[in-house]
Amino acid sequence: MQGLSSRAHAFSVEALVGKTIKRMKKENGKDTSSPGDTETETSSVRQETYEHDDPNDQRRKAGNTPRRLGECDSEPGREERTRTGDSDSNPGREEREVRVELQGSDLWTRFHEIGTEMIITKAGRRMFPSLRVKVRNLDPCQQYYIAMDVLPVDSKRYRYVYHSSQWMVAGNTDHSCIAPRLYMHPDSPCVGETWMRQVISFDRVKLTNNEMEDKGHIILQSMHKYKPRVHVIRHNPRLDLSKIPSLPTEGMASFSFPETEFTTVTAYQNQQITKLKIDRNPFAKGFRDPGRNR
Amino acid sequence: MQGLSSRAHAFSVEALVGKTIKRMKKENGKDTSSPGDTETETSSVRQETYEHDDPNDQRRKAGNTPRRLGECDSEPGREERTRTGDSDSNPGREEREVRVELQGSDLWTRFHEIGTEMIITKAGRRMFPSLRVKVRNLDPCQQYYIAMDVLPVDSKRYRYVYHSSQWMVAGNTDHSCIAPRLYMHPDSPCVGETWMRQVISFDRVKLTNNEMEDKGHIILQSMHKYKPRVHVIRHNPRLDLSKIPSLPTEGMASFSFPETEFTTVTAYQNQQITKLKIDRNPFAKGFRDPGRNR
DNA sequence: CAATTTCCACCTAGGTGTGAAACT
DNA sequence: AGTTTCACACCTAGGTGGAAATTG
Repeated sequence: MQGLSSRAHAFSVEALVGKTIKRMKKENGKDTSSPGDTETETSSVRQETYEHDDPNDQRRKAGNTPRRLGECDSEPGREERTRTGDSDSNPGREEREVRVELQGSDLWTRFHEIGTEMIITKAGRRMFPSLRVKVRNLDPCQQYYIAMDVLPVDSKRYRYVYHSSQWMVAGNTDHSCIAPRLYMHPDSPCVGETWMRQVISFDRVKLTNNEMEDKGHIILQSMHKYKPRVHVIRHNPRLDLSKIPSLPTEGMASFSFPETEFTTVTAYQNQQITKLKIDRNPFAKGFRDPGRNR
Repeated sequence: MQGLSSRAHAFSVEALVGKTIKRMKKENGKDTSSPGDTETETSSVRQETYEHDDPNDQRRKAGNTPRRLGECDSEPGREERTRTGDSDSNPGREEREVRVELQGSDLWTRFHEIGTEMIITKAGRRMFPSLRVKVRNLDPCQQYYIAMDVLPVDSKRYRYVYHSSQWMVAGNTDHSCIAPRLYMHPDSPCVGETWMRQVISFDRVKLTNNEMEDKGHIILQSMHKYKPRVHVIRHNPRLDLSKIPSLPTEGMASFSFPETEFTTVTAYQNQQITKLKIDRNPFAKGFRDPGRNR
């Protein structure tokens, strides 16, 4: 059996389709699992649809939104949703809305009850907990980008008062003109079927206070309140994303979860937060006190 | 400055185009750098074009190929190339051929001169050196998949004879019907501009002797000779790769490099190989003898 | 006997909070 | 005084070849 030419090689076409590529990515980069954070409770979804979300008509939408971004929704397990117009949908059609469920919402809620703090550093610091979601009702064959960003909750600077264990407003802040950075999930773009089959984890995203950061980390100001947001963006092959001046106004849906709100710090303020982080983040195991429980 | 709605968020569209996505991937997964292997010497390219490479006409192509896969080309720095027909190219057109350069060819050559061995294990073992290439002459705006696989060089089983420090043929092998697995580069698909700007590294690929392996590792037989191969596959949006029975016969080019040939082992046979691996692979630093030089 | 498997010490690589020092 | 930075010990996660045990 000599002279095996390249033609003798029967390609595995499966290896070319999305699911296998992404399976390999998962294997390579562990993109879909968050270590030590295996809780499975989810937030349910509430839908608010806007048939056409004109970027120039900001007030209309804000006025229509019962839960405007920037207001804290204290009802845990509920998702805030913003959906842009879908060009090929119409009122008579039975197309189901894209749904996004927060994974590990119970852990998020435990932090939220205390007052979640996230450390930001010059080099960039991961979030803990990390943002992990499941997506439903995508078109299995359609390609999507999935991304996240972090929005300011208000324009206040905060200060932690130790003796009362409370965060107090310490002044106003101009958020200046720093456009929030978008963190594209590394599996993007990918077909809906693949996105829906896995937990989509943003555990690699890093937060920084360095405005000159150039590695794609999310830039935030310390001592401010923020809330992460997830975007599901339908890929339009006719539309080259690199050639348009702003994000598409069609085929895009955005989601956020009240219990994921946090305050940025450069050092933890509330010791209960420190304890919970040490308890739950496997990388902080070295600080766990064996003589402590729960 | 209250009531910052989601519309106040000016998206960074750059974050949606390929270059930024892949930059993030690089940052996250370190896909494009191989630790401790920073040599920059490259192999040059020789082109052999086939206007239509019919998968059923195996002999024609083999007959036309001066350097058929399976024959060892002892000229270092030369690349073997197989290019399938390109539907929208014609003889009068000035379209330049895709070129692929091997990175770190000097290190590969040092191993090759001794007789490269690669360990394979049940769980999967990385290659060292890893396959790293640069690609030229892609269409900057066109999307491509880039993948690798590993082809048997012949159908012989080999045995290492210690007293003569040589590999000897020990028998024939039926390579049976195990279709070679394709390892898709985790950045795929991606536009040509991005592929060309970076070193494309396959350092995450793993070799295994476990035929039941299910995590996408490349399955090989021990004590056999193989040569890795790189594929550049032009993405055709009209053609859904998941819906066709075999790889496209158009818009695909394959490349291999003689100095990357290796013999699979479950334990190193030639001690010179062991020494060179320990010397050059940072993960084997623990075995370096400080009292040794060169 | 040759080949393979398994466990291991020793690395790389990088994610934690700490506590002292520096900054403002 | 409040906030930020830095080096550090201590982790997770996983890639090395060695050596002994196991396989056929």
